[in-house]
Amino acid sequence: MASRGKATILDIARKAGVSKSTVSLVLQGSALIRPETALRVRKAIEEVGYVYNRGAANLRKAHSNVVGMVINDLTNPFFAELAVGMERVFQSAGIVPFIANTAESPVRQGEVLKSLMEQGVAGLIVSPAHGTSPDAFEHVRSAGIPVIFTMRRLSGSRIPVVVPDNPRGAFLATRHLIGKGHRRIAFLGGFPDMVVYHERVGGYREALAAHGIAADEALVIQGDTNRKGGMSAIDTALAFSPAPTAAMCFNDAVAFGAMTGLRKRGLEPGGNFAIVGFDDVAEAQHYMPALTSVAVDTAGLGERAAHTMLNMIRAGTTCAENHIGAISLIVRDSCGPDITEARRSA
Amino acid sequence: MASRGKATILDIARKAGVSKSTVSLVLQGSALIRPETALRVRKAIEEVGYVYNRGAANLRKAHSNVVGMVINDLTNPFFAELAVGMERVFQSAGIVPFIANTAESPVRQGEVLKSLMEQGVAGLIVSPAHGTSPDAFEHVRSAGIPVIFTMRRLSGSRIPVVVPDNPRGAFLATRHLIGKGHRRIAFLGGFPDMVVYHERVGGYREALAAHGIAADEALVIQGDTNRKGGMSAIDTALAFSPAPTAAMCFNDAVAFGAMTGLRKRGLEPGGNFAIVGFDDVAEAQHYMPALTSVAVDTAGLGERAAHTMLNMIRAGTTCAENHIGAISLIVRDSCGPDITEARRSA
DNA sequence: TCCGTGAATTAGAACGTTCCAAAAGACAAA
DNA sequence: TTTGTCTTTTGGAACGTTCTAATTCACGGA
Repeated sequence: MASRGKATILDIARKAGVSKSTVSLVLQGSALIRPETALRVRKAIEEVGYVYNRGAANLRKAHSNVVGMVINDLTNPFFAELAVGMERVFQSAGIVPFIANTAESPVRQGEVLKSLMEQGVAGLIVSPAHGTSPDAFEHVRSAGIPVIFTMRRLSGSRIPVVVPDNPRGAFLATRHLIGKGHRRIAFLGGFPDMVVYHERVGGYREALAAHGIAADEALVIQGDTNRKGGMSAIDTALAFSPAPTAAMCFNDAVAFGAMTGLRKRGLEPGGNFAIVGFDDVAEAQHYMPALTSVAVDTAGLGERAAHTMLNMIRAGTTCAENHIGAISLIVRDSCGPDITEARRSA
Repeated sequence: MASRGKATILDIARKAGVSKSTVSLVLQGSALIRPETALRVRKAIEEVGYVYNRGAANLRKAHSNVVGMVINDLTNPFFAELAVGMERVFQSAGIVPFIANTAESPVRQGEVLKSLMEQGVAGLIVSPAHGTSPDAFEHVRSAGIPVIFTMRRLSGSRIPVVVPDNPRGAFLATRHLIGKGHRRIAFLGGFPDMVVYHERVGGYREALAAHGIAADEALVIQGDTNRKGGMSAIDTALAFSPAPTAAMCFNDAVAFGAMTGLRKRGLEPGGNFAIVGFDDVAEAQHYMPALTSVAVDTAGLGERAAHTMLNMIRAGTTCAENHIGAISLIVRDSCGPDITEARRSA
C-alpha cells in the first residue's frame, strides 16, 4: 500500500514492470509508448494513488506551469470577477493560476511578488496596488518572466497593459448626461496619482468641451474609490451653488455611495439628480434605481489578458501589444428623464 | 553577471568563497554560522539578485510551505473577505497561501484539488462547492494532509470545521422579527442539500416554536442563494394568503433580492414589510434601507481557520476541534418599527 | 549470415536544495 | 605531546522528476 511517504514514479515503474523513464513518458502522454504498456502503467498509477510531484518536475523543466495573478483588492467584486475570468482560461490551458491579494498595499505586493518568484512562476498578471513604483516589476521582466498589467497602468512603465478604454467610457457617459439636458455635471472620486483617474477625468472634460460647456474645476472632486468616498464626494458637490444636477462617478462603488448620500439629503437618484457609474458591476442592475454605468467587459478583459500571457509564455517573450478593451454605456434608470423635456412639459 | 539561467546557491557559494552548505545555512538563518561569514554571504546574494528556489527545497524538506484555500465563490464578497482574512494570517506566518475558486462546481473543485496536491500543499482550507460528495476530501486527509472545512460542512464527513453558529443566528433574527410583532414570517432561499440550510431553517423554526407560533411550511421557500433567488422567493411568498409580513433570508444576497422584489410590488422594506439577512456583508450597512443582519465575523472565522491550520501543520495531525463561531444580530432599518405598537397608535 | 531500419524501452546524468556525518581549527586540560 | 571539547564549515548523498543518448528487439533485404 501507499504508506510511508508518497508513491513516486519509481514505485509505479516497479509495479508495472517498466523503467521510470517509461512511466515518465506515459505521464506526458508520449506517443512513443506502446498502447498496452501505457495502459499497464496507468493501471499501476491508479492503484497506488500516485500524485504527480510538480516541484520535482519543474526542477528539470525549462519553466513551470504556474502563473501568478496579483490583485489589488479581491474583496471588490469587480476585481474578483477579473481574477475569476483569468483563472478559467489558465485552468483550461493546463496551467495553474495562483491568486494573491495585495489589499492596495505596495508592501504586501512586494512580499507576494517574492513568494511567487520563489515558487518559480512562468508569468505574472498584475493589477498594481495604489502607489506602486513604476519599476517595481522591472526586475521580474528583465529576468525573462513575462508580466502584464491589467486594469491599471503605471505611468512610465514599458510593461504591456490590458485595460479598458477609460477616456472613451467617461466621454460616452458624460455625453449621455449632457444629452439629458444637464449642464452642471460633477466628477466624483479618484486621485490624480492614478493613471486611470486622468483618463476618466480626461474623457469627462472632453465631452464637456465638445458641447461647449465650460468645465468648472470645483466640480471635479477627488476621493476614495469606494462607497464611503462616494458619500463624502457628493456632499462636497452639493455644497456648491449652483449645485450640480448630475454626477459622473469614478466607478460604481463611488456611484452607490453617492446615491446613498443623495437620499440622505432628500434627493432621489434618477429623479431630481442623475448618476452614472463606471465598471458595471453585477450589482448595478439590481440596485434601486438600476445604475447607468460604463460596462468594461471585465471577464472579457481578464480572458484577453490571460490569453496574451499564454502566448508570451509559449513564445518566450516579455513583450506584447497593449490592449485597449472596448467599452459600452449601459443605460438604466439612475439618470432619469430628459430634464429639458421635463421642464418643457411642466 | 546573472545571465543564462538563474543564479543558484552554488554561484553564491563561489562568490562568497564558502561551500553551498554554508549558504544554505545562512538562508535558513542558522545560528551556527559566524556572523561575519553570514554577512559576506548575504552580500553575495544581494549582488547576484539570487532568488530562492522553493521547488528544489521542498523536494528535500518534509513538507512544503504552501497551503491551498479552495473557495466556492470568490465573486461573492462574503467569501472573498474570508479568503483575504485567511491569507493575511498565512502570509505573516511565512507560509504561502494559494487562493483557488471553484465557482460552485464540484468538477472544477476536483481539478483545483488535483493541482494543489501536485504542488504539494501542506494543508487545505475548503469552503466546499455546492454538491460536493462527503468523501471528496477523504483521500487528501488520509494522505496525512490536514484539511479544514469552513463556512459549510458536509454531512457525514469527519473533517474538522470552522463555521458560524447558524442555528443561533437564525434563532436570534427570527426572534427579533417576532419581537416586532410579526406572526407570519417567511424563510427565503437555500436548498435542503446544504447542511447550512437545515441549521438556519432549524433556528428559525425553533424561534417560532419558542413563541408558540405554528410554523406554516408553505412559508419556507427554497431558492438560489443569490439576489435572483431572493427576488423570486419573495414573489412566491407574497402569493400566499394571508401574506407574510416579514422574511428571514438565507443570506444577505437573498435579502437584497427580496427587497428589490418588494419595491417592484409597491411594498417598502423596513416600512410595511420586515427583512432580516444573514452574513452582514459590507454592503448591508450602506443599503437603503440599511439591512438588519446576522453578523458572522467573517474575517475572524477566516483567521481562526488559518490559525487552526497552522497548528495542525506544526503538530503534523489531521485532527482538530470543530469551531463554532459566535454570531450577533446587527439591528438596522430593514425591519421597521414594532407593528403592534404601530397598530395600537393608529 | 549479416546489416540496416524503425519502434519501444531504458540507464544515468542533471536540476537546486537540505541535512547528516564528518572534518578542520582553536583552545584548554592532562 | 596528546586528548578532548566546542565552534564553524564542508562534502556528498538524497529528493522525484525530465531528457539525451543509448540499447534492445524484431523484421526484411542483401
